[in-house]
Amino acid sequence: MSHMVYSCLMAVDRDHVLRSAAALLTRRATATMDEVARAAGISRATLHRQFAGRDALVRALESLGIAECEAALDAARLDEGPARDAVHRLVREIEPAAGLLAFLYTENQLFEGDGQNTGWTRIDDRIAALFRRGQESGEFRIDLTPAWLTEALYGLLASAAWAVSEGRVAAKDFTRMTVELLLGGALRRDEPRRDEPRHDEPRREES
Amino acid sequence: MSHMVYSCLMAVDRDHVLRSAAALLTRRATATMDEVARAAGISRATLHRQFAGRDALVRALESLGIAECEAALDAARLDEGPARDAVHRLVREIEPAAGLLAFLYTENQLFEGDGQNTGWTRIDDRIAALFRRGQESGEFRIDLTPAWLTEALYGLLASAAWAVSEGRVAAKDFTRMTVELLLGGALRRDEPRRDEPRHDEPRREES
DNA sequence: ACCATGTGAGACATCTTTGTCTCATCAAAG
DNA sequence: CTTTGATGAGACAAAGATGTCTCACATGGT
Repeated sequence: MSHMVYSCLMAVDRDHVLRSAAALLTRRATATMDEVARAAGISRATLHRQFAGRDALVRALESLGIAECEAALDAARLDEGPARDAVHRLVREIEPAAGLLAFLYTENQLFEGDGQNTGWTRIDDRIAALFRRGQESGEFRIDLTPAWLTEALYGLLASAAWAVSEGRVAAKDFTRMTVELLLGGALRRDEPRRDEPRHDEPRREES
Repeated sequence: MSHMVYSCLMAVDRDHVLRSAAALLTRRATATMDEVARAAGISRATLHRQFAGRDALVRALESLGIAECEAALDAARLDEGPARDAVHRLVREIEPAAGLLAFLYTENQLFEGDGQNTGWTRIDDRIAALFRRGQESGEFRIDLTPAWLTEALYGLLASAAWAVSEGRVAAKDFTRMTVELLLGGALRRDEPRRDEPRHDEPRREES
């Protein structure tokens, strides 16, 4: 009967170790297995018992990132409502995983092998499809390709995660900053009149 | 005297080695000194004669990146004309260095030491000042902080460099894609012709 | 022809990280 | 209490990267 307890504890520990490793490797991508172990509060031996090696750890992190991305994509219901709202939901859902994404995004080593590649392309396709839907519905401009918008979303997520971790941006502004820049850009949308208290919200014409 | 020829050739070789190293390390940040040497067409011994070690090489790359950034900032004349045009000039000037920037951006190892830090903060300040100027002139929206706009510019440059190197975006579209997204965002700016009434755009009174 | 200098090739020791091992300890289930 | 199993600590060798060295070769100036 200890098997149930065993596997349960293992799963919890495994997840905790993965989270800790993600948090550490996001900051220092070259961290040692020993550092990863200490960051997770376990010994290097136990770390090795759960993940055969550094390669397996990174692969597991990649799987975790893919799973969280897909979960965020599902939770965001990209097919419902206006595309811009779907983008907003997507960024909000994916925010907790942004740090991990940023790490995996720079771990170009993964793209040499072919293993997990299909997982990412599936995610890419779903996001690109969202942008394409927005273009076809007339919400998004058509002179920026869905592939570029997808790439830009990744870049902005990574930048935002980095900026938050560095304290340059408040954590509570993560979603708003990312979505507003991705969708609206830096330019003001109304005529540069006086310094009217223009805020981020698209207001109805208040003549 | 041979001294002139000597120093001249050394400088040329040094620059060539740095460019090659930047191009390689952009793709694989963990490349070996031996790989760097082969990529530059020289032997590991010669590489080590020019750069005392990997640390010195990365430091030199950081100096090169700072120098190219500052050169781009100067060439872009950020103080002249509309801020949006200045942003366009900046991206165009900085494009050749985007790959190197992307590498240095992820080399968080550099930020642990304090050495070159002032160089980057100077660059950050100049770019942030540009965005602030655009906000004060009414061109840019004020609900996105200059610090975040600066960070987003870095992220988009890195994303664009990566997307180009992966073939997902045409190299000739680099500047346009980056600037258009950073300034204009993904949303359409004109009023909705067909389709149902828009809910997203802050439109001017559609007569 | 002679020498100087940069270069490539390779040997070598060193250091770090990794992967595997053993052993003592501790907690929980029986 | 006993037993089972996970854990931590540490030793150990293997692998890889780095830094340093020597030596042979080529080039270019004297």
